[in-house]
This record gives sequence, C-alpha cells and structure tokens, in this order.
Amino acid sequence: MKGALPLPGFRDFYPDDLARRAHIARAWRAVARRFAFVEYDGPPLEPLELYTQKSGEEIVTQLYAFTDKGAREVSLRPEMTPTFARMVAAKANALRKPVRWFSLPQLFRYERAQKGRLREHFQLNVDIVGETSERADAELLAVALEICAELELGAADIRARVSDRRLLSAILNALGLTDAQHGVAYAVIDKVERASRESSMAKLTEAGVTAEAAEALLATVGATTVEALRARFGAHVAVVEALDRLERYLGLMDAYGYRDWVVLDLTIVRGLAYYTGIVFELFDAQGEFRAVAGGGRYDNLLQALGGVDLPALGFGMGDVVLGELLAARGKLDGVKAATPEVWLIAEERVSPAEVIRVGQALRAAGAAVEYAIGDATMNKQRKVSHTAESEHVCFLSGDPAMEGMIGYKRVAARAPLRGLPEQGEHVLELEAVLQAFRRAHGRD
RNA sequence: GUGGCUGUAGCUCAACUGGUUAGAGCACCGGUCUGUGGCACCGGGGGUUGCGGGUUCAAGUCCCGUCAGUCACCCCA
Repeated sequence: MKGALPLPGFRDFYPDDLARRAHIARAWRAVARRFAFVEYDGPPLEPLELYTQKSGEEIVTQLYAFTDKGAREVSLRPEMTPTFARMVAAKANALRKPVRWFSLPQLFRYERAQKGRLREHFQLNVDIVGETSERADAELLAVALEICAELELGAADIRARVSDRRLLSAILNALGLTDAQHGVAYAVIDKVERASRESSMAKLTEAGVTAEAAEALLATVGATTVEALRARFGAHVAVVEALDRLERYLGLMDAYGYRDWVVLDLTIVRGLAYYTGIVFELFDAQGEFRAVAGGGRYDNLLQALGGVDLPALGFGMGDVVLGELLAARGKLDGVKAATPEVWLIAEERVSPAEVIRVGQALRAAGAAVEYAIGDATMNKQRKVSHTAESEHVCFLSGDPAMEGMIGYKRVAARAPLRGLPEQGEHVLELEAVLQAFRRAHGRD
C-alpha cells in the first residue's frame, strides 16, 4: 500500500521471520560442525568475469550485475563455487586434504521471483576437495540428510534421489549414442518427468538418435535399482564399473543410517555442465516443493576455475524451499522471536536508578532483562510483562524493610529454574535469585 | 523475458445487480480495574479501496494502462 517496500524478490525479516531463518542456520552450522567442516566466507560482490568465464551464457542473463562507480563490471554472487574454487586454489598446497569447508552465503540472481525462488536467498554450501573415493560422496550426502534430521524431518519427509554422470554416460554409450548426442540426452532425461513422452522422443530423434535407442533410453531411466540395470547392461564394462561404485556408495549410506532416505534415480542430471560423477537432489517425499538441496562431484572444476587439479564435490541447500517445507510440516510452529527472560516491575516509589542497578545485576547473571523505560503504573507494568511473554517477573518494592529482597514469580510455561519456586508470588533474597540465573546460564 | 490469476486497515475478511461520511474481528495505543492480570469493560489511532487514466449524475465495484504479489513457462547456481 503505502511507503517503501523491499525490491521484488527480496525479503524483510521481521523478528519472527529472522528466528526461523536463524533456526535453519543453527541446524546447518551444528551439523557441519559435527562432521568437522569449518566455515569460510568470501565477498558478496565479485568481478563479473568470475561468472562469465566458466559459466554458461545462459547464466549471465540471470546475474545481478552492474557497473560500479569505478567503471568495474561487477556482479552479486549467484553461487559460491567460483569463490570457493579461487580460495582453495590460491592456497591449494598449504591446505590439509581433504578440505572440508562450508559457508552460508547470501546469493543473488536477477530473474522473476516464483515459488521457492527469489532474487536473494541464503544457501548452505558444503564442499570436500581432494578425495576421489565414493566415500567422500557418501559423507557429503550424509551431511545433507543429517541436517534434515536435525530439523526434525525424517525418511518419510525427505527423499534423496541419486545418480551418477559416469553411469549415465556409460549407459548412453551402451545404447549406441554418440558423444555429441549426450548433451541432448542429458537435457531430455532431466526433463523427462515434466515433459510428454512424445516431445522427449522428438528431441532425441531430431538429434539423430534412432527411435529404437530413444525408446530404450526412456525405458532405462525409469530404473530404480542397481540390480535392474545390472541385468540389462551386465555385458558393458563401463556400466558395471559405475554400478559397482554406486553399490558401494549405497552401502555406505546404510552405515550412516540413511539408506532408507536414498533412491536411485537416473533422471537426476543437475543442470550444470560441470558435474562429473555422483549427483544428488533432495526432495520432499510428497513431491509438492522444488528441490531442497542438490549437489555432486565436479572433479574438473577447480582445474578450470582455479588452475589446480584437485577432485572436488559439494552441495547447496537454500533457505527458501527448506523453510517452506519445514513450515508445511509444522516444524517451525514454535520458532518465534526471543522474549525477555525477566521483566522487572517496580513500585512507583522505586527510583529508575534502582531498577537499572537490579537489572544490571540480573544481566550480569546472564538473564535477558527488560523493564518499563517510561513512567508506568504497576498495573501497566504487569500487563506489559505479560504481553511481552516474559518467562519470569521480579518485583521491586520501595519498602526500606525489603532491602536485599525481591519479589519473584514464574510466568511462562517453560521449564522452571532450579532454586526458584515454580508457581505463586514469593519474596526471595535478591542474591538467591541472581544465583539461580547464574546457574541457569553457566555462570556460577 | 512470456502468459494466467489476484490487489479493500499491520493481519484475516465484509460492503445487494455501480448509489450517502468504506465496516468487523484480531493486533497496536490509551484509560478503568490498588493489583496473581496473557482477564473484563471503555475509548483511540490507522484506509484519497496498490497507482494512473477512462466510462458514468455516481466507481471499492465496469474498462484500459501501470506497479506489486502469486502460479506456470524459460532456466535453475
């Protein structure tokens, strides 16, 4: 209506919104930390060339790019990988391998906003550099799934669909497609779920694929087990090799405790051309949202972007779709902005200075303390302490006989503090109250 | 970039086929309650109906444009 609004595709985070975002970020950091990844960051604004060099032409039209006051062509970062590659490449020899880094960048793209896609979002990036084994791929997927578990999503909520570029490539060769036809095949397979069978067939045959091979391909990508593919392509060495690797990978997922979440799905291609091995995408099991996360192995990208030949793999997980999914499953219901722990109510005869002194003593004990800044009657103060949803209320009497004492009442339905009464209004030693908060905040 | 749908207070919505100063609940602010009170009662602020133009005696209601939101396409880091 009136006044300034955020730019299209950008979000204001009111306290409750920020609490939800922080809830997600907390899970990201907690799990990354448990897997002993370390956090890094880079500039949100980068030279335009960083993205135009190695990314496709298409991506350039969606860059949030402009010319700065120094006539430099710059772009807000649309992805973290180029920055990551640069940073790793610059110190490649000095870094202990494998590199296990993660970041929580805010990323930008200039395109029309739609469900699950804005012009700005926060995206967890987790990468491993220096390991060719599928054990690294399994470790990576385990991080992604453990984050979902951390956010109280289970195998019934999340499906990890995995594939392998090497497997798909070997299958295409086995079906008689030329290398030149692989690109078209990838594009068709990527869209096979949404496109009609006729249009898929048409695109393949237009590229010179025989109708017979095209039909075989469309039938093959429907396979959901290693066994089915082994039965069909058991005679092709490259396919078998890829299947063996995938089988070991799935076996490792079992060891992590996440085998139930994972399904083989050859239609997972990932748009980016730089993927070279196992790729995966996380979806909600009910299929009503966009991908929650996606990633895979990109063994040649560091060479191309940073000039060092190191194998690498990683995934990204954005806050938008994940937040939508969590909200839909009721997992964010209790996530609200923080409320005061203690509200200090003072009788009218108590001086502001005395309120401040007690407030500071409580804060020194670790408590989050608020009180009426302006003049307010006792009634008013009580009312405000309730609307502010403070957990505890303390009363200051101006009575000289009450020196060193304080009124106390627990209000909110949260866990009571050890050493303080659970209900009713009481007069306690101020020191006893401070002691209870010190203990609650680990400051005793 | 293309197309569909939508656009009334902070939020959820109302206003017969176009017809007087656009209403309600919640939220917010203030007051009463000398007080266990997230209560009750009273009162208040807040909308040139997204914006601009047109049709009409008269437009929140109809038409056009525009902006925004939303969904889909394109694309997906």
